[in-house]
Amino acid sequence: MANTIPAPRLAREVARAELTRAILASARRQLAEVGATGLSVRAVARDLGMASSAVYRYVSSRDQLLTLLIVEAYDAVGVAAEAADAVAAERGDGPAARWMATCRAVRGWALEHPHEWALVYGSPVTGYAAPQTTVEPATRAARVLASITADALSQGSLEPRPAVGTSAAVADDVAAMITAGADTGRNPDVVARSLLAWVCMVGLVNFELFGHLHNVVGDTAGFFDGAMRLAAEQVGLPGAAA
Amino acid sequence: MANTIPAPRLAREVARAELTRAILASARRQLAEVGATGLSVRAVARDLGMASSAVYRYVSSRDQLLTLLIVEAYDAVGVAAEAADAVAAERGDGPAARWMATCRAVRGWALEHPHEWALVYGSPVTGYAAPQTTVEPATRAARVLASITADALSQGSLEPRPAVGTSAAVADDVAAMITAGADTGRNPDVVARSLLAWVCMVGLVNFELFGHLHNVVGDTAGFFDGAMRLAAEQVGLPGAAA
DNA sequence: TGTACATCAGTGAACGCGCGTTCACTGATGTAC
DNA sequence: TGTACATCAGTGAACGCGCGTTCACTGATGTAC
Repeated sequence: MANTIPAPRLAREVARAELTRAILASARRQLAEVGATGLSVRAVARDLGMASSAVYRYVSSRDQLLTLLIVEAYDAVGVAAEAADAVAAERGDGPAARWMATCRAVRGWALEHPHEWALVYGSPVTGYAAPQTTVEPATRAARVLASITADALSQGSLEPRPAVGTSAAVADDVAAMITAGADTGRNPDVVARSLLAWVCMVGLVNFELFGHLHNVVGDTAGFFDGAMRLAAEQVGLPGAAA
Repeated sequence: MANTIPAPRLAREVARAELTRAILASARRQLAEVGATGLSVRAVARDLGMASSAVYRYVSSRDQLLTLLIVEAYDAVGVAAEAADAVAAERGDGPAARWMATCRAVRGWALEHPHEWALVYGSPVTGYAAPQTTVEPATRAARVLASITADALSQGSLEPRPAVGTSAAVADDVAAMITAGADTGRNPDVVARSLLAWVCMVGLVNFELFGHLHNVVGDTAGFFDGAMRLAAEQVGLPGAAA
C-alpha cells in the first residue's frame, strides 16, 4: 500500500503551496479584523505560529502581500458577480433581471467582506503603488454588467440613449475591450452609460459601508434596489422599472 | 503709545488660539503629505519645533486631532459648494446651472485636497469612531444640492419624477431636514433623487481620485460634467441637457 | 540501496525605526490683596 | 505699585509597544552517482 498521493518530485512544492495559501488566509482574516493599514507581516507569522522571518520565504514584502490580497478581492467580487449573472441567465431572466441580480450580488459580497471591499474600492493605502497585476482583475466585475448590456444590445432589446458628453470621454481601448466578444459593434453611448452605472453602484455601496447613510436612509437594501433599477433604466434596459 | 491691541485678560487665550490654529494647520499639511493613517502627533510637534508632549495641552489625543480635521474638511467642502452656488445664483443662473456650478466646485475642491477628501469620503480610519460633532458638518455640501432642487420645486420649474422604491427608504427626519426652510412641502421623490445624485457624485469623484478611471476615461472633467448633467435631468431640473 | 552533496524551510536574534501617552519638573503669565 | 500665590505652557525623559527587514545558522528534504 504505497502512499502515492503526493507526486514525489513535488512534495516540497505541495507544502509550499499549502503554506502560501495559509499565509494568504491568515492575512485575509487579519484584514477583516484590523483593516489594510493594520495588516502586518509579523501578525501573520504569529497567527501561523512561525518566526516572522519565515514568512519572507513565501512573500517578498508587505507590499506584495497587499497586492495578493487586492487581486484576490477583485477576483472574489468578479466571481460573485459572474455567478449571480449565470444563475439568472440560466433560469431565463431577461437583461434587466440579470442586471439586478448582479448588482445585488456585488453589494452582498461587499457587506460580507467590508474590509476587503474597502481595500480595493476605498482610499488607496498610503505609500502603496498598485502594480500591473491588479489592473486586469479590477475590471472583472464591471465586465459582467457590460456583457449584460452588450447581450441586450445584440438581441435588440436595448434602445441606446444619447449620453450627453460622457461618451467621448471614455477611452477608446476600454470601449473596445468592453464590447469585445459581443456580436455588437461598439456603441459608445451604451458603454459610457454602463460605466457610469457601475461607478454609481460602487459609490452607493461605499456610502453604505462607510456609514454615510446612517440616519439618512433606513432601508438601505431597498434604496439600493431602487437606485439600481433607475440605473438599468438609464442604460436602456427594458422592463427595469417594473 | 501703549500697545492696547491684545485684550489684557485674554493675552494667554490669544496665544492659545494661535497655537491651536498652528497645530491644526500643521496637521492638515501632514495629512496632505502622508494621509490620515500616517498622521502623527509627534510629527506635528516636530514640525512646530516643540516637544511632543506639549501638543497635548491643546489636543487631548490623536483621535481628537483627526476629528478636528474631519470637521474642517466637511466644512471646507460645504463652503466651496455654497460659494459656487451663491455666485451662480447672483449672476441669475437657473437651477440647472447652479447645480452644475456646485458639482464642479465640489469636484474641484476634492482634486485640490485629495487626502482631506479621502479622510471624509474614503474608507474610515480603522479604530476611529466618529463622534457626534462630525454629523452636522457632514451634510453641509449635500444640503446645497438639496436647496437648489427645493428652490426649483417652489418656483414650479421642477417636475418631480417618481422614484421607484428609493423614496420610502429615505428616513423621515432627513426628508424633513432637507426640505426645511424651503417653501415647498416635502416631496420624498425629489429628496430621494437628490440624495441619489449626491451619492453618485461622491462616488464618481472617489473613482477618479482613487485611480479607478486611469486608462478608462480620458477626459475625466468632461465625463464628470456629462454625468452631473444626467443627474440633474434625473432629479427633474429643466434645461440640464442643454 | 547507499552515500555525498546541494537545496531549501524555518529559527532566533538583532538593527533601527516610529509611535501615543504620561509624568515630574521649570519658568513664565496672570490674579488678589 | 508691589508682593505672594495660583495657574498654565512647555520641557525632556521615560514606558511600553509594534513594526519591516536582514542575517548567520540548523536541520530537513531532495538529487546524482
